[in-house]
Amino acid sequence: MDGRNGGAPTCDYLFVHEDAVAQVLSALPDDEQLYDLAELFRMFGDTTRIKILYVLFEKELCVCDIAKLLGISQSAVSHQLRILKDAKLVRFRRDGRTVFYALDDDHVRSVLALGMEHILEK
Amino acid sequence: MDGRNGGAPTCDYLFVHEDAVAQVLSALPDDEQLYDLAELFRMFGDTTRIKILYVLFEKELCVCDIAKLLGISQSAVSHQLRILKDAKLVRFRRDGRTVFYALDDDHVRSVLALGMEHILEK
DNA sequence: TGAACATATGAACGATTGTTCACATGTATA
DNA sequence: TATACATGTGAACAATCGTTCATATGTTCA
Repeated sequence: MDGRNGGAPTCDYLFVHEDAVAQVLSALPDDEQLYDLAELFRMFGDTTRIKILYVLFEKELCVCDIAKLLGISQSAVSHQLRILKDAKLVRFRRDGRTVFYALDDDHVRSVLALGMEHILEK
Repeated sequence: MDGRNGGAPTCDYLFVHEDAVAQVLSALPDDEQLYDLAELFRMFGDTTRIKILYVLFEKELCVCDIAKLLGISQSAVSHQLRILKDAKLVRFRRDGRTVFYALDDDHVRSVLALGMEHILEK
């Protein structure tokens, strides 16, 4: 995935007009943004993480509660929370030995809702 | 990822109240929906597929044009288009030996836009 | 300080994924 | 029908991912 043509033959024409090509390419965000965008969606692309985000939909929960509610090991939950935290999708606060996690902003809720809307209509 | 606790020790309490647990669990979609939701987002979680969806944002394009515009091999594009087609995110029409692909509905555009909005604000 | 508890993390392993390569399929035209 | 061209696809391979296991970190309380 280095943006290079792998040597396979490609057709020797373009169907789209030259100005259409220019339009498409100018509207295309740069590679870094596209990478970040893919990375964002990759966060939602795992069942365990989706479940974690969903149980945090209403209120903050500690690691242990999440693990028990979902029937997943504490370690697995902790690993995934770290990934979600690095992606700034969840935030946490410490209270004694307990760490509470919550959704970082309403965008997360919007994305989940929009995705759910889509699969319910298909 | 079988929903079973891997045997790791979990805490022997719940911070949330019993009714809160019930509320969280009742609001949680069933496993099949959550799997479908994760699968949907997984489609957006790859740079190549994101790029393909983006160049289809404005107009339909043939496989060859997509490959040339993105500098990706025709085979790779074809493989990814099949995945996107199976996920009902793109549709196609045949015109002679050429096959034109287009976004299947406006949900795709909405999801892309919402995701982009999120990363631009972070 | 030491024991108990909640959480974090590194290493390892199996599973999944995306690409390439080679070739098959299907359509148009001479 | 033969050839050229656009697209589709199976196998193989490297890379990435998510879990488990064992253990480390950090906090509370006696």
